[in-house]
Amino acid sequence: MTDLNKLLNPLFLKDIEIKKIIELLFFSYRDFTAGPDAILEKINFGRAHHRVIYFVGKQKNLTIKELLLILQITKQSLSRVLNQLVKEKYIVVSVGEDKRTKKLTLTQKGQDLEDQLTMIQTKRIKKIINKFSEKDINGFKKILYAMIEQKNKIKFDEINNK
Amino acid sequence: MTDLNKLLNPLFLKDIEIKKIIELLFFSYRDFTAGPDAILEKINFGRAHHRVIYFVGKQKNLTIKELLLILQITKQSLSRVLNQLVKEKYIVVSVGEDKRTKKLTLTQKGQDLEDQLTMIQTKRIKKIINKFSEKDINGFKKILYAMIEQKNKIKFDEINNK
DNA sequence: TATTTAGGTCAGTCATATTGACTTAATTAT
DNA sequence: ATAATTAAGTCAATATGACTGACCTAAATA
Repeated sequence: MTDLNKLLNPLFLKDIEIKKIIELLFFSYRDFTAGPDAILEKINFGRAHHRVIYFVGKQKNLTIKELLLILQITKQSLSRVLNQLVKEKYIVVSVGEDKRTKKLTLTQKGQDLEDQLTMIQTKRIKKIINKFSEKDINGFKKILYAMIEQKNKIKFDEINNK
Repeated sequence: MTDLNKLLNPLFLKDIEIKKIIELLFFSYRDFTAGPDAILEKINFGRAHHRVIYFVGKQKNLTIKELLLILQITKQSLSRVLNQLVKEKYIVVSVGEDKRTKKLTLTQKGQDLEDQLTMIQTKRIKKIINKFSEKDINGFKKILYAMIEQKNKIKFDEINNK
């Protein structure tokens, strides 16, 4: 296919538009995650710690299994991160009603860090989103949701009590 | 602040909505990047290789420096990935007009892989996006673009000839 | 009682990224 | 013409986040 034909072909133009979306996702997600990194670095934590703190903060009495299902990592991967968070008193572990399970809860220290980290992203998103109409925001959210795999949509709905 | 007060406070409700957006970004981006991984794994490449192939494919005669500016990684990090891609003949390197610089180009093998990887994401996004109205898609793209840091917006515009 | 489930652990490996120090060759500025 | 800057590369050490595989314990369930 020649360059001219490419430009005249409506399907090709669509591909260019899709490629732009791929890049938009790449650049925007990178900048979205960049925020909390500075704070995390100071206390020798990484993004994995942030994610654990985030979901433990979100769901009271989250079990290890539930957390693994959300994060979709192995328990060996979670182990190191979680142990650090427990050792440094950001998270406390208690035994569940089913005594095989463990319940994870943020300490005040953990909650403070969670607030601090999430606030950076919240502030940033708020600032951006307030510039747009309800319709734009709706399109944004609807399409993001549609981009989630079915099984993970269920997970998302679950943790948002839908 | 009590739970009841939280629910009655319009600012708090907004924070819940923002948190949902944070999660939407997390889940959707994860599923968005998951696609090409299976193919990459078979040939012992990772996401970093995909990114290099993507941007080298996008911009003819890209230099090392330009690539580093887009990817925002160190040259030591790029080095390993790029050397593998050159050694396995996905990318060819030639000397630029400024003889200090090097120009990167995809070989046919590289182009084939790029097509294959990008097609997975393109197909997926197309399938999703076709279900939505122009207005929704517009909101989606506008807000994603707004989420990019100013300096990276310039980068995005540059590689999209704006 | 046997099986499954939740959680943990030890060991080894890989991919991606970092910082720091240093080199070479080419271009540009003084 | 010399000095400074730039583009690219390299060596070494380190961190982080992830993986597989094998194995264990204790509790709940079939």
